[in-house]
Amino acid sequence: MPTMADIAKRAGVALSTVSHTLSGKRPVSAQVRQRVLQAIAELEYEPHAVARALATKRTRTIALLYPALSSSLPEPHFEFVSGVLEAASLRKYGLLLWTTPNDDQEVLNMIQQGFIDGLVLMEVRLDDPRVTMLKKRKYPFTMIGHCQENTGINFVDLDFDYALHACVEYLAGLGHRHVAFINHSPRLFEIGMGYALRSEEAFHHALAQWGLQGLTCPCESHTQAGYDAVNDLLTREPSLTAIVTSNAWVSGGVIRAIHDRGLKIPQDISIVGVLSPRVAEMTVPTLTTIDFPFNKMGYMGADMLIRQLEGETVSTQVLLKPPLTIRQSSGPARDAQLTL
Amino acid sequence: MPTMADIAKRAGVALSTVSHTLSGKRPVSAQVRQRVLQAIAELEYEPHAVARALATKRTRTIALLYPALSSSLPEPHFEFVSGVLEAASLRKYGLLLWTTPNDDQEVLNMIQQGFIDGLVLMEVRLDDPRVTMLKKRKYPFTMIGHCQENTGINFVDLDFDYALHACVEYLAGLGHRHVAFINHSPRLFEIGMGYALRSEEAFHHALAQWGLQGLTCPCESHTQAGYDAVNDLLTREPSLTAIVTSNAWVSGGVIRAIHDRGLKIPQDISIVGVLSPRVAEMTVPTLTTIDFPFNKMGYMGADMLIRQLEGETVSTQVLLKPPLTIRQSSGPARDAQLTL
DNA sequence: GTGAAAGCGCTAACAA
DNA sequence: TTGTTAGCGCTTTCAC
Repeated sequence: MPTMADIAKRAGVALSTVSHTLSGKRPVSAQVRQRVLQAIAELEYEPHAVARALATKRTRTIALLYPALSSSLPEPHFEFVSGVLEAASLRKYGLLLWTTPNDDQEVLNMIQQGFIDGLVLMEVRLDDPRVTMLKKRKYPFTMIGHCQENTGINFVDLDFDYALHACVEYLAGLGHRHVAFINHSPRLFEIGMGYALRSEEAFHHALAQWGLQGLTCPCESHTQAGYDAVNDLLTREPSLTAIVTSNAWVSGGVIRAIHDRGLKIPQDISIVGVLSPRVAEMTVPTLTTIDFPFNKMGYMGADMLIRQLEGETVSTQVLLKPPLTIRQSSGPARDAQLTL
Repeated sequence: MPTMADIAKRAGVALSTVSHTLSGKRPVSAQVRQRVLQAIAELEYEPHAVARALATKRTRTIALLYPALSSSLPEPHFEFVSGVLEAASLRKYGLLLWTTPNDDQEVLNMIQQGFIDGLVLMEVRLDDPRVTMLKKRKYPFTMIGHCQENTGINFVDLDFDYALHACVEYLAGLGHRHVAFINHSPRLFEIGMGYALRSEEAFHHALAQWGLQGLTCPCESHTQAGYDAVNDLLTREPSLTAIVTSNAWVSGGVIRAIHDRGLKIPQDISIVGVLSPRVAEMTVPTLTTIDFPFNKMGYMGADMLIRQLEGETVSTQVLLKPPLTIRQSSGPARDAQLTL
């Protein structure tokens, strides 16, 4: 692999001249530029990014701190990644994917010292140790999600309060009186995962506001758990006519359980989700959802970070309120006539 | 941020001693080691990975060359990524996600010169320009998928020949005589994407071998396209009793189309897929599939690469033959009695 | 067992 | 407009 010195020698110029024709940070005569460019072409020279990074202290690489791939937590939402990747690529940044193996953040975080310019966090807890540490070290980062305390931190999140209210309002409008919410796994509550807790609270608020009866249950992230949850809910509350969920992995099980009990969707039970449209379109029937803008959130998270790194001192805290898309899984409550 | 020099000064030793107590590449007396370690702790020193990389020519980072996120190609399989990430993390490698924007591989590939030790390719074409280039430059890489010509390249792939044969054999055994195959988007055929072409060919082979009637159609990767494909197929061949697909994004549409025509799954039409079990479990009914081992393939691809980088001169070309898992979407052909 | 010093390939003063 | 040179923070010879 040729180095800059090789180019300089071949073009008969100083090393710094090569550097400057490449960076354009100082004028170079057409003649010299020509010779340098030719030497570069002939030797198929490519600048060594690591050496450049050492000299400039910038790598043009950001990392997405991807949650542990352990079995104790549900597989997080991959759809964020494509958004992050898109934003990074567009601005010519590299994207490093990281995992936090054992909650031993300190270690892993700094193990790549100098390799990345900033960090995008996802699966953020209300009180997130990573955030505490990053703030302390003044390390540049943004979040997909948000904490309890967010002063000075740029983030993008779904407005779960809005989302659950929208779902409940919609169902109330259809005459539903008894609605259930299938939330995420208990483990997520234990560790204070923002979206799980906020959804739960918002659902209860919304119920109260619309004067509905409701019940909730946590649920592991796989179809069988969704299946079991439905059976559990219908046993606890036989007059249930609607189910809300924000857990993508369980939706298949929910539909199947309803079928297996001889009930029809949406005639007997309506389903409304806070889910990716992609998942919503995959099931039969398709699901009415607040369209979870994974890709957009990933994109914004990364874009905000890069702006931050490039010196734009933007301060942005975004709560997205995507629309409710009505599909096949929802309709008037079966007992709507009676209760009106 | 403290550097090694700071540690050396504080511990009252030479810089090289600090380096060696860290790397263990030369004996250090207990006393000195103690002092160094203490200084490191006190200053919260973390080695600077970029500097180390420049000195050692190794970054302990690999990249996954993720296909373009353009709209002209279907969104590739994210599930590979988690497998790759798992393998990398386990061996303490970083994972960089890359995109190839405009087929202008040369550019992007070398733009990060020195930042990564090796590459994992996915969405491999039978005659892939990236492979040509990497071979020429003797750049370390492995593939998830494989080309026409693979001498000297380590790869892992699904055995599509086996997979399609297994599907057809299974259906033949259930008395199906007329079976269709919904493949990937036409664009993938145009560019010679391995799995699309191999599946197509294998399906035809299998039909011939079992003496079945069949037809195939390419299909864009979204549910509506799947819906349309089914209607198209059933118009072309009304006596169809089974559909095979390897396109995860269309499965929802396939099921819905069958429903909407007043047909029952599996009584009237059986569906068999070459899909991720995760997708197969999500639909109602659940789908009988050759369980596509995305995660495993990602893991193996990365693991092979890392072994290669660490000097193990393994030569591995793996074709996986995962089992057929029978779920709810398949059963005896409706006209089985007649044809037997 | 430890220290001194020469790189790794680049950027960016500082000179000319 | 161009050349010279001192770092960036580490690893690794080569001496002692």
